[in-house]
Amino acid sequence: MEDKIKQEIIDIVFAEELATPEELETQYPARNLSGGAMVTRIAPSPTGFMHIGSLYSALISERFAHQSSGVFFVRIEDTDKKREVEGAVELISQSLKSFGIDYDEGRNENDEEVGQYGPYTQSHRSEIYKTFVKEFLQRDLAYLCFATSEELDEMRSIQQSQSVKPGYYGEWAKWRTKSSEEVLEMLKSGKAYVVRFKSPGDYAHRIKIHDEILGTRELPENDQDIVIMKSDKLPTYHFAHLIDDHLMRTTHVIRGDEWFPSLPIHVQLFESMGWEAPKFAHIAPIQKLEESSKRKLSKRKDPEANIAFFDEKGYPKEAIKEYLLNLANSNFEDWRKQNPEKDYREFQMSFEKLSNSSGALFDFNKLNDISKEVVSRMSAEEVYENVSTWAEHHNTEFANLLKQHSDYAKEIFTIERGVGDKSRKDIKMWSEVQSDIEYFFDDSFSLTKSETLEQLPNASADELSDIVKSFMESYNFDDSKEEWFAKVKVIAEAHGYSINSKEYKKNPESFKGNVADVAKIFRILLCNRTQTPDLHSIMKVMGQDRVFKRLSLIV
RNA sequence: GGCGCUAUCGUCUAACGGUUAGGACAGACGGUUUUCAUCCGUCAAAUCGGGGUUCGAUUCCCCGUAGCGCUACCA
Repeated sequence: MEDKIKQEIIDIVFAEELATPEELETQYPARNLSGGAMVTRIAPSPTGFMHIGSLYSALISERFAHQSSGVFFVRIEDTDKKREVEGAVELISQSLKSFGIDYDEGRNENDEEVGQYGPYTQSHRSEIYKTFVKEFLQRDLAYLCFATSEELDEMRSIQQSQSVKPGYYGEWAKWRTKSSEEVLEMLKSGKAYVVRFKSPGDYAHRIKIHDEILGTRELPENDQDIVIMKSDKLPTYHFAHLIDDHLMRTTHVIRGDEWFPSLPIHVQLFESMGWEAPKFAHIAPIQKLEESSKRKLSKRKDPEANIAFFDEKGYPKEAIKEYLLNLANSNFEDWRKQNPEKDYREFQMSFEKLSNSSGALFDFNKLNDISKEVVSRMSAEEVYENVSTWAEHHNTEFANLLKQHSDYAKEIFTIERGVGDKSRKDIKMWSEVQSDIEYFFDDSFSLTKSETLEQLPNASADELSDIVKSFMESYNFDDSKEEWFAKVKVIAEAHGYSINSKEYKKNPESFKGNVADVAKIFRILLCNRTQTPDLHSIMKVMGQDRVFKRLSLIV
C-alpha cells in the first residue's frame, strides 16, 4: 500500500516519458582514453562577464587535460535562471578562443554543440536530471519537501537562537518523515515543492577526503538533506555536478576552493549512487589588496577582474597566460628562462606545484614584466599583426595608418628586435604602441624651428645648422652603424663636443658638450623627442628622403 | 556562532627537521650605451605570536591571532 502511494507520487512528479538511468549509461559510455589521460572541464555560469579567475581555471584545466592526451570540455551552468544574461554563452566561447584555450567539447563560437557527451548546457539537460531525480526517489534516496521559504527562514532563526547548526537535517527535516499520504495530498493540491536528498550522514562522523592540491583532509560527514531539484524542476549545483561529471566521465574536477567545504556533500552523492567520484583539485582565487585586507577580485570594484580590461589595454594574450601559468606553478618562470623559445604548452604543469596558499594577489608589476618579455620574443611581423588586430577593435584611426603603411610599420618594429637578450623590452601592451611610433609617420609628426631651438638651448641656430649640414654632406644611407657613428663623432669633435664620455664626465667644462648632445639634435629634428631607439636604425627605416626633409628644418 | 582553508621579503614563491632562509618582480644605487629600452653588478627587504616534541623547528604538534571561504530552492 505504502509503496503504491510512493509510486503514485513519483508518477505525478514525473508524468513524462523519461530515459532510464541504464539507457543514459549506455548513451554516455566510459571514455576510451589511454592510461593517464585526464578529462577536465570548466563550468562557467553565463553571467555576461568573463572573470580572470575563470580564465585561470580554464587554462589550468586545459593544460592538465591536453598534456595528458585527455579531454577538456566546457559546460555551461545556467540552472540559475535569475542570473542569466543574453549573449553570455557566446562571450565565454569567444574569450576562450581568443586566448587560444582550445576545448574539445562544448558549445563553440558558432553556437554549435561539439562532442558526444552533450548537451553541454545544463538547461538543455533537464530530462537527464529528471531521470536521476526520479531514480533517487525510486531508490528512496530522496523525498519531496513542501517547506516554504518562510518556514525555512523561521527554522533557521530558531536554530540560530538555540545556537544549533542551521540547516535541513535530522529532526529539522520535517518532510523526510512525513507519511506518503500527506505528501500525495500536498502534491495533488498543487503546492510547490523541492526534492531533497535523504542524507545518510552523521555530522559527528569525520570522513577523510583527498584533494589533489590539499592532500588528505578530515571533514565532518554531511548530514544536510540538500535540495537536489528546485521547484522549477532544475537541479541545484550539487546535483548537476554529480550527474554531469559522472555522465561526461570527468576524471578531475578543478575548481575554485570555495567548493571545498561542500566536498562532503559531493562525495556522499557519488557514494549514494555507487559511482566513482572524480578526483578533486581546489584552487585558490586570485585576490586583490584593498586597504591592507585581501579579497577576491571583484566583478564590481575591480576592472581587472574582467578579461575585457586586458583586451582594451592590449596585453598580449600570451603574456596573460604566462602570468597565470606562473601563478599556478611558480616554477614556470624558471622553465621559461631555460626555454625561451618553447611554446608554453611544453611546460609540464603539476598538482604538487599548484600552490595551496590562500590566494595570490594580482600583481601588475609581474604581468608587465612578463608581457615585455613576451613581446620582445615576437618577430616584427608578429608585433605588426598583434598591434593591427588590437587597433582594429580599439583604435581604428591607428589601424588605418598601420594598414596604409604596412611595410613601413613592419620596418619600424624591426628596430632593436630579434637581437636575443638585448632586444628592446619596452612594449607591454598594444595600446602604448601608437604614441611610441607615431613620429615615424609624417601625418602625425610636426615640429617647428622655434620648437627645435627651445629644446636645444645650448646651441645657436647657426651652430645647429652647421652641424646638421655637415652631417647631411657626409651621410651615406648604406653606412653601417659603426661608420655612421664615426661620422657623427667627427662632426661632434669639430664643433667642440667630447667624443669620449669618460673624459667628458671628468672635465665637462672643457667641452661644448658630449657627443650625446649632438645625437640629441638629430633626435629632436627627426623624432621631436629626447628618448628614442637607436638613431642609425631610425634613419635607415625612415629613409634618406624623410630624414633629409626633417633635418632641413634647421638648415 | 559552527565548520574549513591559509600564514616566509612590498608582491609571487623556494628551502629530505641541519642553508649566511634562495630566486623572480617591484624599489634604491652603480656600470655599459648616441638618449631611451636593454644588458651587467651591488644594496635593502621575510619565517604572525606563544607553547611544546627534538641535540637542532620556516618545516612536526597544540593554543592563540589574522585573512579568506562555506554555512541558499546562487553557483
